[in-house]
Amino acid sequence: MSATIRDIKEQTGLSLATISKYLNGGNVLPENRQKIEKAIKDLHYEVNELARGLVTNKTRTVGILVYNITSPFSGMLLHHVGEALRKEGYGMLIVDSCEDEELEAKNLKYLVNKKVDGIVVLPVSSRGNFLNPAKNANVPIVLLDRSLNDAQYDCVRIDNRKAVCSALKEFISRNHKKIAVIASDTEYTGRERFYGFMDAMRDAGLDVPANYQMRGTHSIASGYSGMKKLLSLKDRPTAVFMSNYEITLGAMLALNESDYRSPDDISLLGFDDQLFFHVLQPQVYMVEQPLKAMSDKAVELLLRRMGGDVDEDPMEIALGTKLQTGNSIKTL
Amino acid sequence: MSATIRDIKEQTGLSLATISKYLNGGNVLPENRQKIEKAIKDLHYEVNELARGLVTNKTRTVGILVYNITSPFSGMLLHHVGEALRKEGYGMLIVDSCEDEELEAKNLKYLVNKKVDGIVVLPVSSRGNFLNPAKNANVPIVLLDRSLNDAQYDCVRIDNRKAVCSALKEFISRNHKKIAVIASDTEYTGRERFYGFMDAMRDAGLDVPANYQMRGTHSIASGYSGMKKLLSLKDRPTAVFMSNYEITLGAMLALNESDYRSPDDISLLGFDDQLFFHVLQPQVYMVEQPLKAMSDKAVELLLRRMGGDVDEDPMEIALGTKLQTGNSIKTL
DNA sequence: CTGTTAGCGCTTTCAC
DNA sequence: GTGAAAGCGCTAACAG
Repeated sequence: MSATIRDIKEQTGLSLATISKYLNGGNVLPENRQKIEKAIKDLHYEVNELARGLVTNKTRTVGILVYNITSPFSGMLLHHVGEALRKEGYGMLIVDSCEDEELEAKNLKYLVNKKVDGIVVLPVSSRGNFLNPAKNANVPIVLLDRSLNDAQYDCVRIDNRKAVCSALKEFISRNHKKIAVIASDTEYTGRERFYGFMDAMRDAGLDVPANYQMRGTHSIASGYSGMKKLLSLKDRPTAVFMSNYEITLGAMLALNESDYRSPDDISLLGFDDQLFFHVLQPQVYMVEQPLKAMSDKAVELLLRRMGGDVDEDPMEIALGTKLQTGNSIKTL
Repeated sequence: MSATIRDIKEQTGLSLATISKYLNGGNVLPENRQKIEKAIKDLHYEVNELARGLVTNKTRTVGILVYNITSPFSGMLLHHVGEALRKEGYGMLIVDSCEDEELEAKNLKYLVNKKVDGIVVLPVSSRGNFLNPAKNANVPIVLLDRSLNDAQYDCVRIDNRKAVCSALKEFISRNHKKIAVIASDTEYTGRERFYGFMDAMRDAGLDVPANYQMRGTHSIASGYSGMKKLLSLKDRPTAVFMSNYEITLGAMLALNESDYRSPDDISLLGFDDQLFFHVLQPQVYMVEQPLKAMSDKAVELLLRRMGGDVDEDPMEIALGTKLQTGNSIKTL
């Protein structure tokens, strides 16, 4: 159906090698160059990347395994990763794990079988065994945003514990003692932020009763039900820390449906600033991640591995965060 | 590096043909089947989809060309499209046009060169010439969400004009006369919704002064500056229609920064309900699109074309919308 | 600079 | 049910 390099050979009378050389930026006599370019136009020729990849064993494509493509947070990361890759001449093949570990494992194999040159993983799973097919095939991997319990790959993320710890100072310095947390228990960042929260509270000499510890999934539903439960306690907390975008959103939803208002009735601290939170009243204090820096760094690391720098040990890079101030915290 | 079918041949003593047959689900003696399966395990064999695609001329992969991967609206569509494709055994290769027509054209070629079996397009451009490389290569295309001025491809979207028209009744029936619009002028849905707005106003006998017509890009910035300008008019509108997610978000941002409040000072009607808008006070009336139905239909159409149903003329399918009611509209 | 040749890993006739 | 052989479209020596 489509034209091949052979059709160009017919029309120009040149050899396959010459045409291939032209396609790959080699030097060709001006006269022949013209002939080839004309033929390409005439025949609507486009390179068959399958054939090219088969022989070169390179596809100039990086696979992206993302836990959930509907998350605005991951959408921003994908965008920045895509830009960084494009600058280096790489395309990206995105596959959506739909928060499902089985699908994630299947998708990883798919990427390997498609012969991507490297893979950026925003994992669903907490353990790395699902990545073995890539490892066996020597496809470099970099983890982004979330690390693994048995990490043996490069990873770029924020310093979650430190971020939470310094953000909580906003509560503590304003004399809050009864501070609750809503966090995900099913993935890396949720757990890290929860541990960071508990550590900070212990350091401050504050107790966190079990019913102030809301642990669920990385979802709007979890934030919603978590906040609902907290608001229904006889001994309500005066402040709540919400550990990611979806949870913050769900918690705000629940608060909004209640008769309580922030900061009068309850003080709030959220995670993953997205422009839209600025629309809310009150403006919620938010931990903001350096999305572009994370993406750039991840791509840089991956390309280095793809370039053959394979001896160096896996490194874990933890970037710092900023705190967006607001008016969602009352001084007690 | 990776094992090939040849390595399996070595280990099992069988021929390439038999192994290939096994891989493709053909009948093989139980004894041989066992040998092959053992070898696959031992060698960590994974099919090379490049080689397979080269000979079969099929990749079981559908390309997705999306105008902006950071848009939560498109994220939802991608998710549903992905699920529908997966059910049919197809993977998807997503590429991000970053709202850039040039990049879009480049990405389309990339998909064609990668030999995807079909393409779902959420276009940036308004004209279809950038799709010619796919057409020349006989790669079926279906447009989703946005149509093209010179549409010659199947398209699944909502009935934008009708949606706007019926939503505006909420304003009109409450006696609003001074109604403004903020819409994108750079892509299909923005224009359609704008035209729908103007038609509905004309039908209602209402005038729309030029300074009530805010037309910009599909962006938060446009919504923001549009609303800012409207609020600064001496003769302020009593109601504003916001034509998509990003614009609604930006407009709410501007309103929030002002001293005006909805619905007391201004009534609002938005587009593209995303859960988060429920967090807002007031709850904005929202036109809601049937994202899953749109995605399913688009995939169905595409697969039919991929199956060879190529004679039928391109069809334009316009689905209906729902209106999420709220409390952002005051009766005058 | 150009042409010839071999072969990437797989599927697919066609005999057997 | 299995095997031998050809070939998908391209690149990469190597020779000229």
